[in-house]
Amino acid sequence: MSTIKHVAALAGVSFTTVSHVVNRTRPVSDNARLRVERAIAELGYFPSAVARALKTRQTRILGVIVPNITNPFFSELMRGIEDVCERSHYSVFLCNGDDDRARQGRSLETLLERRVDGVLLATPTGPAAALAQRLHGAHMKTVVVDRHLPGLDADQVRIDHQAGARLAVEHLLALGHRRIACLAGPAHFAVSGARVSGWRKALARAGVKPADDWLLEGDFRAAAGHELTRRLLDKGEVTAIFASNDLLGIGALRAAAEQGVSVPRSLSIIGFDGIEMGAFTYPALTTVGYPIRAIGETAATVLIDRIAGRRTETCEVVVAPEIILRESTAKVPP
Amino acid sequence: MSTIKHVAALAGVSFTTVSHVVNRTRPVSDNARLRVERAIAELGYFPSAVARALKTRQTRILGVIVPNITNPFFSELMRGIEDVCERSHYSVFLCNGDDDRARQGRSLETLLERRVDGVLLATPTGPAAALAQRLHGAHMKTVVVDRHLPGLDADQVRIDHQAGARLAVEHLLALGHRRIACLAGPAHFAVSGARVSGWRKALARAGVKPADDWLLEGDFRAAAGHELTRRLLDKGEVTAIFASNDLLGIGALRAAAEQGVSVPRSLSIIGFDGIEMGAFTYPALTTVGYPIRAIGETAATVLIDRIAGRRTETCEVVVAPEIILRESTAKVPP
DNA sequence: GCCAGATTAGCAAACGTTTGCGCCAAGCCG
DNA sequence: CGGCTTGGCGCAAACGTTTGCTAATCTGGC
Repeated sequence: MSTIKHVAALAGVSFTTVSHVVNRTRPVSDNARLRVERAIAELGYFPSAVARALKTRQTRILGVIVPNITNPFFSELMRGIEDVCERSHYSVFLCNGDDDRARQGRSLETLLERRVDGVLLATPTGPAAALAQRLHGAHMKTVVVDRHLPGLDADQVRIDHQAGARLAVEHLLALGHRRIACLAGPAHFAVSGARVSGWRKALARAGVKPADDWLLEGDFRAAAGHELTRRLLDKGEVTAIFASNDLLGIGALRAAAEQGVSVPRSLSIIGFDGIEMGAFTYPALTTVGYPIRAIGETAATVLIDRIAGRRTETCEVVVAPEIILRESTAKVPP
Repeated sequence: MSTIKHVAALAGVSFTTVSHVVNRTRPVSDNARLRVERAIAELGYFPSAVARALKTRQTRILGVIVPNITNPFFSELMRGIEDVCERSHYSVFLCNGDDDRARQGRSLETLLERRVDGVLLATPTGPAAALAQRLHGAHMKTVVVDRHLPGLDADQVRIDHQAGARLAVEHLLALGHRRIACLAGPAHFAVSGARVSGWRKALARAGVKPADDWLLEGDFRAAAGHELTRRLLDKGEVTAIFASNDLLGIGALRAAAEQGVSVPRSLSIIGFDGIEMGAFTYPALTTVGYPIRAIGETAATVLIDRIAGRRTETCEVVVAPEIILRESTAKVPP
């Protein structure tokens, strides 16, 4: 692998000059520039980002910690992040934290060792607050994504889960439903709680008191939606289901179909997230959606701006979700 | 951010000694070790991976180029890759190549500049061969994932797309189907071709000559499966569909449902990939599946072994897919 | 009490860049 | 013609590590 010195030797100039033509950082005579450029081409020289990083004390790398890239939410988020990084000449380290305290800790240490310029923390589960504190302690620029960490002095970008859930339930209420179940995510996810409490609030405001067994908890996967809905339909009390993410909703759709319950005629189902797949189930899943990729883009932009010092006070972006009307909800059966 | 010298000063030893206790690379007296460890803890010192990389000439970073992390195939693959990297103390740069020649080229240059130790090239589209050549030219350790690049002197890990497609079509043939359509992926994807040719071969072997309009081309997304199947059903010639990925299959399922065509009673549909969602459509999608995450793990392992010099001759791993029997296929209607 | 060998640890030169400082030649003005 | 500016470029010191070489001290055997 050739270095700046090889280029300098071949071009017959000092390596200072090579550096300056590479970075356009001070004027160089046409003659010298030309010789340098020729030498670079001939040797296939690429400046070493690691040496550069050592000298300039910035790596132009962002670290991203997500629980699991396999989850469409996070891969979409990641896509948004990577897009703006690519445009801004940043690279990204991907770390799957896996809802595992130890693994998240290791990821964080790796990112610290590697001297990334900033971290996007998108882990909605338990230890997030502790991670954020450690990052803060290490003076690492951080933006917290899709998680509300109140006491923390860091930029945050997230959606308003509670408002979204309220929106969903209000949609069902407007259709005349009263007995509305809620399929919740794992209790240790912060967003689960917010969505459940949106459901609760909307019901309360409408004067509906939910029975205890209208609230069922699973993980955020289709299998859970399927299993929970099966149990729910056996009792046959409710006329509508608020699934607190689309995968749960799709599982619910399947359970209803299996049991011959017609959606939306005798059961309405609404999801949350707005993943693409929801448009291709039959019936297509009505849901509460928000622009995940755009959130990733915003988060990355905020972080990069902060790194560049273009941003002084901490910011808090909250994006509002909206109803995506499809086929799985209808007026309550008479 | 504190450096090895700060630690040395605080511990009252030379920074050589600090380096040796950090790396356990030569014996250090208990006394000195203790003082160093205390100093490290007190300062919150993390050795700089960038300085280390500069000195040792290896970064312990792998670059991964995929077209689009949003595609469940690639996020699953990425997950496998990241898992083994984490275990082996490697970090990964994620690059979305986006089926865009220019962007892939930029990604590659970035990876070269950053002096990654190796590259996993998982871009199934056109310029892959050119990229692979450039990597080879730069003496970069490379493994090509899910793509057959014949003339190339690089490790390759992939599935046997053609055999999988044959398997799918043979399954349909065994159920008595003869008029079997194929929903193909984009022509410029190498894997599309392989799958189509598996379909063709299986039919030929059974003595079936496909009509021209049994082969429909789209992209690999649900919307295409939906649209293509709608057109297909309007003509009403075929009794079965081989969808060359699961998203196409799910789109097909939806189109059939919309038009009141009962699956599998009057139409059989089989997919390809084995994504989880296929189990939750109604009917659930029979498909040809393979262990994507394991492929990612294998590819990363091969690359890391090669970097470590534990591997001399180039290897070619081909994994065989198998039928995942669900509900969307049945005997041909009489 | 002395020397050989072992143990412990420091010095300094890399690694490949960026960048402040300063030198030289040429051009300009009076 | 001399002094001053200015354009063009090189020198060398960092940046934070790893590591070969070497020096100092200790231990034990005679």
